[in-house]
Amino acid sequence: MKSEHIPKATIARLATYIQVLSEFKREGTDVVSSERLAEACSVNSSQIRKDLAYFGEFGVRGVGYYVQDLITSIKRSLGIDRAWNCALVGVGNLGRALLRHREFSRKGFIIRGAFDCDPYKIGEVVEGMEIVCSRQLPAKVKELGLDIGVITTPPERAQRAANYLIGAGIKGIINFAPARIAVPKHIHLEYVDFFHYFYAAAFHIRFDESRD
Amino acid sequence: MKSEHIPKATIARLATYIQVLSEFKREGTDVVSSERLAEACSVNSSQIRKDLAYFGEFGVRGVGYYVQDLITSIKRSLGIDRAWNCALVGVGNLGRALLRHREFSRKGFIIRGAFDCDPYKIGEVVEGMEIVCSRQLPAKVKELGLDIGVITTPPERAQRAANYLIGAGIKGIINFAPARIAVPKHIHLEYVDFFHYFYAAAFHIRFDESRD
DNA sequence: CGATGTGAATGAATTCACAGCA
DNA sequence: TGCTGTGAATTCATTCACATCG
Repeated sequence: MKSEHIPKATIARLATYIQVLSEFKREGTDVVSSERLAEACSVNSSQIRKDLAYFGEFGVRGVGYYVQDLITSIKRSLGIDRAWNCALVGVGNLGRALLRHREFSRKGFIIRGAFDCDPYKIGEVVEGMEIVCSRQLPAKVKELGLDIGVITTPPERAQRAANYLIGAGIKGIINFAPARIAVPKHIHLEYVDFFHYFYAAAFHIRFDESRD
Repeated sequence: MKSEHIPKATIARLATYIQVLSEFKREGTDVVSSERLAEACSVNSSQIRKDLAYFGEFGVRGVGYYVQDLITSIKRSLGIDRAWNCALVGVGNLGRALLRHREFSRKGFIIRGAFDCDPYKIGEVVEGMEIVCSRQLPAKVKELGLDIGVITTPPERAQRAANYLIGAGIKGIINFAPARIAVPKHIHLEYVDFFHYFYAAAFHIRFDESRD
């Protein structure tokens, strides 16, 4: 199959598959069928087979998938069989929490630079990293080979942070600030807003209640 | 129109609409067309009209939408025209960051209880809130009228946290822990994993690079 | 007139059902 | 035999196009 266009939802599910497969691996399970994996991920089994088919043939007919091999294959498919160097812009509450979050480097996203334009913060050391003025982004992106910019500024400064990152030659931006930003279309942009999940929960809970 | 079933994607977009409309409001814009709103949200204008039509008729033909009225209508549609009381379970790095995050109460999600089963943490005060043993959840859920449970434990303790919350009579769960959990189907469950966004960025960046 | 609200048309994603292979 | 891989069928979401109404 090996298609050109891959649904956005497929990418999201592949991340879940890795999570669940890692769990299987820890439990000592070597082989898993799409049926069993599907159940653990709460999806349809042919959904899994189709998602994987976009990238290649990873299973063995009549047997299933070898857990470790499948993890490796999915990681390669997603492009996380390597490290990605990240710049974090905006060292407030959320920024600090991300800097402290051990999971980032464990998953291959290494935060190599922390930037802020607040003179009171510049020079401060967080998690062994010195906070640097955002104006130094162009130099640092080149020096450290930074790939992805992570915006954790207040909303009103998100666009400026994006501009710095884009000017510095970053390839992708993950925006945690609650603001829409404009970027040229060769820059990949992702919005992260976990309030979406709270809204969805609130909506469904109230909806369920109103049906009684 | 006022339909029964509402697409998941619609809920997610409504959250974006609120964000952008609030921005318009701050700028002093009173009336907005679906065309203009669509541009700011990077979606199609009929998408917006259809999303809104699921909940009612909020616009004025030939004019557009009154910004403040539309914010109010969407909030009511989503069920966030009221406060939601939340219990946070697992006071680690991420849990603390959420407790400190001012935006929660501002958006109507009030964290009223912080729970952990680590005896070293119990009794500690974070952001004016005393950390309480998770075993006290049933009492506290009733006492404080808690609606939504927020799980920020390590993955291996997520299911136990969920069990406590479910037993205590919570209505919905938002799981930040990188683990799948099982809940009865009357409990609304949302998974939050911001690594999904990093994976998606990595995938697309590498994909774009390989096309040159 | 001008922008909404909405059926109808299109497009995308998911699921079914089974051929094909270890 | 049993489970993968995949075209076909179905379901779901988005966009179009225009009737409708302030």
